[in-house]
Amino acid sequence: MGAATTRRQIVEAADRLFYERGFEATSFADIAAVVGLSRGNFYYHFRTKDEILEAVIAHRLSNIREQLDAWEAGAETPAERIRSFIHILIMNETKIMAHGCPVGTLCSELAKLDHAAKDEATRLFTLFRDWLSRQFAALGREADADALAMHILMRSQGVATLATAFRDEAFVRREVADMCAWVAAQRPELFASPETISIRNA
Amino acid sequence: MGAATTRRQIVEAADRLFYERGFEATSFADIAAVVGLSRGNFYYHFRTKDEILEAVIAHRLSNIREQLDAWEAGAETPAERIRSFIHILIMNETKIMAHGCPVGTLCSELAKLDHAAKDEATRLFTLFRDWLSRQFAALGREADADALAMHILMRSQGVATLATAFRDEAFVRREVADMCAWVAAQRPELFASPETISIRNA
DNA sequence: AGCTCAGTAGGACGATTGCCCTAGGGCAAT
DNA sequence: ATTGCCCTAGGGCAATCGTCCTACTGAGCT
Repeated sequence: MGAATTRRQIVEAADRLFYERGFEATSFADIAAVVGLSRGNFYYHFRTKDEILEAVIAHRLSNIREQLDAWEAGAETPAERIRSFIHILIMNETKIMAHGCPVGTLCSELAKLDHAAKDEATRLFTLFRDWLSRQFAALGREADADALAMHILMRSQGVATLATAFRDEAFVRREVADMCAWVAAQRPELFASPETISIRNA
Repeated sequence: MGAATTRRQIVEAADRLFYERGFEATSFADIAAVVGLSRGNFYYHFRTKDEILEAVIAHRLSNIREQLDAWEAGAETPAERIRSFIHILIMNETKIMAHGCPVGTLCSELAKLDHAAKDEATRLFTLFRDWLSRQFAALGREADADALAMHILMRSQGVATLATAFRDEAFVRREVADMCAWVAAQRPELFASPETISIRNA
């Protein structure tokens, strides 16, 4: 068993635990127990907890990039791609109702801890933001693409937070449908001024 | 100095620290240091950390009730009252950009910890939810008042989360303005079927 | 066969965690 | 003056935290 394999197992276990329990509430011992390693051996692969966090964030960054590429390839139109994004709320519904959004909750926790890696965690959001922005631009909304991207991102975060608190599946479905309807209504020719940010449909 | 005074000081200090640093990351010693008590004395007032958490949640519940009553008294129309709610995002902008929404982040953290008090924390949301629902009903939207309340709640949570991650004041202002415009557009006569949940304006 | 060395196990470090006990100060009633 | 009690201080409990060190194993090279 190579060191790279063990390292990957550690990162994947830490990724899951940081998501399910939170960064602060997850200890070295917890991760080591999942992987089946002694705590001592652990130190050989990661010297500090922050080092694991960095590796986890890097791991998530590459996973997200993969996901975005898959959506890019799997959908014909920009609107369909945006809908792919929206539907993670349904695809991961059970997990989200239990532990929230992996990105949003991590950013919030690191912000509270004023952790050095908090800006790195925000890059997870930025990946989605820029990708969504490109989709809206492709939709013909170059002028306010970023604002529209932030709007969709904001909605998905709000839905995730309330889904965790209320565990209300009907609410999630309803808001997802509404977001999709909103996306479908975003057509450039319907809007006069680009600075109006357009939470409308016809 | 009575015990009730000390107790209140503890709860207020814990309230602030739980918000700023998170529940898990705040220790007995942290709270005691803020209040200026010895750790031993602390035990006289609260036997366990969970007891403090319960007291903090109860404290927040009554604060929120006060706030809602103030908005109820301070605004003439339901729409104005809803706008009062929306504007906490701007009133508390600095704090939210640093530590997120006190309600949302607490619920998320307790959900991850699978803490016994997580449902109690959700009641903080329920207070806003029911109050908003009443406002929408007063606006003439009895049929879908709760869905509209959840929608506004969801948006405020999404804005808070992204505000924390990106610390982008312009984004907050823009989304607040958009939420207010959305509220202004919610008039019953414009909508045919109550089951359509109406994220539209004319 | 002997050596190197990546990878592992296990223990131990000082600090801190939540939690608990006990001794005593200060004030009010007697 | 003495008693009784609310409140406090300080220490200390076992457990766990992140971190670190050393001894050992086993495969590969010489």
